[in-house]
Amino acid sequence: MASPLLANLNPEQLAAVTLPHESALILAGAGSGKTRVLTTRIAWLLATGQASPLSILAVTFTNKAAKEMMTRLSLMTPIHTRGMWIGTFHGLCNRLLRTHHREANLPQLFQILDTQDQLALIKRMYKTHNIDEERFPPRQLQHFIAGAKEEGLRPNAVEADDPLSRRQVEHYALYEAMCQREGAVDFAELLLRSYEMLLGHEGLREHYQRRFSHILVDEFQDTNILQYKWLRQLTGTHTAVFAVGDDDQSIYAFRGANVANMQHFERDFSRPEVPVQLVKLEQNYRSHGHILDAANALIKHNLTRLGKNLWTSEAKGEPVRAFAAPSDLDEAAFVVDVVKGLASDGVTLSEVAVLYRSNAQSRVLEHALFNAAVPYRVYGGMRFFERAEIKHALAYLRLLAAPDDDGALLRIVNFPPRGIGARTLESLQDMARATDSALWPAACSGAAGGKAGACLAIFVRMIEAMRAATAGLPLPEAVEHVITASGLLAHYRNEKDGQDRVDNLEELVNAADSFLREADLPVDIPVDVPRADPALSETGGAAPAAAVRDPVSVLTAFLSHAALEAGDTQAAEGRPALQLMTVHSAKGLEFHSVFVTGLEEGLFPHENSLSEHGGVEEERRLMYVALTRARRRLYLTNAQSRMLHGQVRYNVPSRFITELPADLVQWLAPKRHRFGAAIDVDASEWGRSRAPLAPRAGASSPVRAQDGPEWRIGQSVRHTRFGLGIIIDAEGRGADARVQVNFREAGVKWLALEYAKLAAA
DNA sequence: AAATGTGGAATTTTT
DNA sequence: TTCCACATTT
Repeated sequence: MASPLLANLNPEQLAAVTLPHESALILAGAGSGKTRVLTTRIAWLLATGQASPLSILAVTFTNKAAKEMMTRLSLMTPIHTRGMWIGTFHGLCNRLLRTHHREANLPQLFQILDTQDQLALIKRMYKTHNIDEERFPPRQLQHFIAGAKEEGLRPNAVEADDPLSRRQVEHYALYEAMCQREGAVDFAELLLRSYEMLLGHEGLREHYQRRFSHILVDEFQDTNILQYKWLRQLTGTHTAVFAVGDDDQSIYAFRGANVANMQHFERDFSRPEVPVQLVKLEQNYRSHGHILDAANALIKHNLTRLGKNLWTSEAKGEPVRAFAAPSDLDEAAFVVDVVKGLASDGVTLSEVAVLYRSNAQSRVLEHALFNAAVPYRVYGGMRFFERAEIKHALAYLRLLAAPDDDGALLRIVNFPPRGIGARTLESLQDMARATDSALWPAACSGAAGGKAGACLAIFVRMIEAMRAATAGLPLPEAVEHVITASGLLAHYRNEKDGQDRVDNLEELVNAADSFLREADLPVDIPVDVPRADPALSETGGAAPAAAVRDPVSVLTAFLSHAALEAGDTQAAEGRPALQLMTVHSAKGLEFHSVFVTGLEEGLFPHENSLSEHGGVEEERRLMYVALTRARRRLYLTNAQSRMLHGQVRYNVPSRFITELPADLVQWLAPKRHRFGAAIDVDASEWGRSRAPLAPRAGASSPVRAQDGPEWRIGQSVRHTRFGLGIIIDAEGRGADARVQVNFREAGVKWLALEYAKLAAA
């Protein structure tokens, strides 16, 4: 059909979009129009009448990706995107479990534990069971549980050969029991529960298999074993799974992502006579040629690949530029200078990104940018719904919605402080244990005497007053009431640095308001229930509206929303700002210019990765992701010395620089004048140079000539003829002692300490 | 119950 | 170095 939908697609994209009703694996390279193909595929299925909105399920990893898909889709098709299941794995599982909570053996108003809540629950469990936090660090158990669940394993299925694992499995079982008792579901449990529910309920499974004739998966290389099994459960005999991914961008193995899913896909999703189709998208629409050449050359060093080579019809463009800074401070100064140059060339700051391997590296960069008055934005850190004050407010709301929520009660029973100390809590917990009840009923019983009992009674009265006052109130007003009546607002107003927290609490009211307005897409509200099973009779059109009107459902939906979508790190500010982030968080983004900093052995590739299975290859993929973020300009920097954990470390340049073809890389030499003094510096002032020599790793012990002063690698020195430089290597002792100095002007030289007149600089 | 001190760890992250 | 969690003090 002559649809504008398909206009401007290249042959491979077109092939992918218009594939017949069969499962397919789309190998989509960086910048190859992956999201476009995914959304166009859906629009095409709808436009050609091959699918109705109800028969489409599209799943992503992040809310951002789901939203983008939704937005782009509604621009492409006149058909209402409502009724389509587009969301994150967790969001869709939440929807399934709310709808079929009985089959899943969950209360309808089950609460979702985020990572913090989960850890708190584990600690609480340790207390009640007298488990030693020293011997079994709570975080370790958390990791253990998440790992097991991500492989689809319940405690009885986990293999435990050593005593430690056996204990962990026991703790895992205790944890499960506690979650079940409290109606709490952690992130991995959302997946596992809905997987098991589909597995155990044939009618339900068949219903959804019949319903979803098309399942589309984004970032398939990031799926874990459980997500893969989940997809298989939903795949019936006439379900076509359209999986889009790039094995070269698989950088999340550490959180369970299993690239092997891509290899197994063909085997597991082929049907007799209906093999899985494979389409490669290799044309890149993002980067200039040199950048792409560098990325291709780098990733060729990986041996375990499905095989793919990006190409572009764009010009070769500028060379990749590299700069070896003497120190992390100099590296930051370089970035500042070049960024200023780019800005004066008219590049918007928000189109420039500075990437690093680990968050700790942002500090030095931020410092330099701050002093140079370059506006910047750092990604990562605390998200809105993770902040303590927000969690406190939500805990009050949780307690209103579910009085038996011990976690919520413990969080706020004495916050703001109201005289309920550890002793009071101890007796409260004893009372609860004695009557086998939750903490709230125990507190209500008034059994505690004395001052403790009085304080508890005041707390109980306050919560009950709150519950009465908020009953029937619209969500935003209920939130407003709670933050005031709880004393949270007053508490933070009295705190000297509390203004931000007050602002956040007020923002929570807005968040509730926009949630109400935007949640017309009934994400958490039961909409469709299979007709097949009489126990799950179709609720019809009236039920969702009723569900929406039920304040407890709305509140639960809001709380789920808070857990599943933690919100932004910080509000986007008005003026354009330089983007600072880890390479991981840059995945999926693109910029005019990109700096990849800290390219040093030990940092990138990270030293911890060297001992991990396939660790270096994953680091290399990470570098590949970093390189392919750049459209026009790419700068690679390393520092010969760097302050790390309070100690100066001397690192050799990353192998990832060396692995790039030398003719693609232009090395820049330090500028010929003082750092930071120039105002309007042009990037071109950084001259060419040959590849710098690197200091030998680990050779940092001091050297000295006979009776002379002591010198160290990394030290700045001045020579009467050669000027300023940095000691990058040393050998010999006494009369034979020599140091290698990288001079700013004169290049790298070996000097005998006996004769050279070196002075500290 | 708040305030101050101390020890230990310090990739990467979404849900 | 710096941040955090936890312990001790006041």
